[in-house]
Amino acid sequence: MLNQRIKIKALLQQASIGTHVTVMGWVRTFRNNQFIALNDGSTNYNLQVVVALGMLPEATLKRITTGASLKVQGTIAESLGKGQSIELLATAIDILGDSDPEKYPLQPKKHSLEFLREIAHLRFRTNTFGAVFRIRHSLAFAVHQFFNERGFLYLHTPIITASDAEGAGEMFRVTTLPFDGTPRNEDGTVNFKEDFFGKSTNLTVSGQLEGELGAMAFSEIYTFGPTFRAENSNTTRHLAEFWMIEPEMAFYDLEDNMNLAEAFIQYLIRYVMAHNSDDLQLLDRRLAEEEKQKPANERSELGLLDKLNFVVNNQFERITYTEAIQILLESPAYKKKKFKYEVSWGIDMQSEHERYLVEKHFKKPVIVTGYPAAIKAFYMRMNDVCEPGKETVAAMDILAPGIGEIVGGSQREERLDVLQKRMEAMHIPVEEMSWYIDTRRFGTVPHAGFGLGFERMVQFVTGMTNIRDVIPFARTPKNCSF
RNA sequence: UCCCGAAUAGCUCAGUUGGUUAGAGCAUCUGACUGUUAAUCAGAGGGUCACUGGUUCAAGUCCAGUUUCGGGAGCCA
Repeated sequence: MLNQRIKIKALLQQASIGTHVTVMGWVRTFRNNQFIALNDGSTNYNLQVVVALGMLPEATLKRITTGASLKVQGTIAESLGKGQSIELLATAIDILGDSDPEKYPLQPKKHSLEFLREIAHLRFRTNTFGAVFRIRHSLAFAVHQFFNERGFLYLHTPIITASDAEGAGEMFRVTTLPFDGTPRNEDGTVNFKEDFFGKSTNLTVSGQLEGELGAMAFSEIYTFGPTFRAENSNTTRHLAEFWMIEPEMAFYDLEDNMNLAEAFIQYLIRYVMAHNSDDLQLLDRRLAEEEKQKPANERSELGLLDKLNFVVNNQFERITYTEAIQILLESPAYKKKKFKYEVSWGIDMQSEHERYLVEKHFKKPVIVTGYPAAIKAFYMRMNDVCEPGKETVAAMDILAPGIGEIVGGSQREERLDVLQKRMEAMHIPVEEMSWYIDTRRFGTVPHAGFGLGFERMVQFVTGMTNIRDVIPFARTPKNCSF
């Protein structure tokens, strides 16, 4: 049995001087043939292992290299050095796995994030990515805890779907049909009756529609699973495979929806601040270093920890789309013609507009509601009181500094006739969607929900600027390594 | 997909108006030292200058195309 060891996090927190312990981990660096910095991933702090002179044969000493894995037994002692309060005086060291220093790519020095992306299978062993993925774990755990505390049911919506009705982007096809000799109909189109499911199928782009079905029985549900978009997006905030959280609540209106989303985001941040303060501090320092490299006018005003504290302690700004357009039209940026894209009521706001509202005008997260119906999805509830020609829907987007849209949601259209009219107008295949429309036929209720991009949330909390650095193995156009 | 930029040693980068044998720091190896904190000191090895083609007496350097990467835009979460 191997697992009699103490993890380094626990050791640093609670072990007392003189105790004999066993630790296991990976060598970060070996200084002076005497001091091993050992890390086991439980914390970003290393344990300093002291090797007494002459304790190990020369040949064994040479095998203690960066990346090698060790089992160390020893006695905890007060450290004579300055960098740590306690250290482990080794009495026995076993090398579990060698790491050829000529070939091991990680060195005890700074590496660029771009380089580490190419060795994503090893980057977990760095301080930065150790912190990022410990925080990612905490966020995922906090998601479940938040909803569980509120009586939400975790619903597993399908990954493979036959509906392409939502129009949330290009989809990945799922098929077992051969590339050569694809079965054809008489008119030359592909005969999907021969395919595995007997119809055309894809990977899901959203669990929302199925989520609504669950909410119509359990009152409050949430989904948390992988989502796939085959968009050719090459940006710092898009992935082809990402994780999304989609709560769906019966008997909620738009305001209830906003209150939940805001409480949710603040809860997640508070959880990480309470459970990962070491990791956050490391990332805070990392970001501060990075900011120093930038020209003064591009630097952000708040550090990472300041920003998180601010978001937790202040209410999000809530404005309507119409007010947002008004603010943009009255802004100095607009008057000086700084915007590349036109501003007028009815536009789908561009990144530059959203960034102005969030980063320049309000300097905090902003919830925008009441978007024009023409630019939003069919399932969003038509607002009852609208100026003619300016029909709006009960939609809400939460815009976060540096990230842009982090949440998109709405109150859903629960009125059967209104929904059907909207679907027809937007050329949604009503017959194929009869299972969805059934919820409005049998005991329909007002309900609402939203989607939160999990990676964007991890980006926001960790301050990582590229989304590829907050998911273990990123899937992006032309890249599916590991 | 569009715009801009980049690709030189394991990593980070320099390389002048095109001109002899392409450099530095770190890493690695050898030796020294031994309470170090990205240890230090001395020495050594290490290159298809992304790929393909072109211009030229001569290309890491200029031109074209391709690939990949980075930043921005669109789409969105």
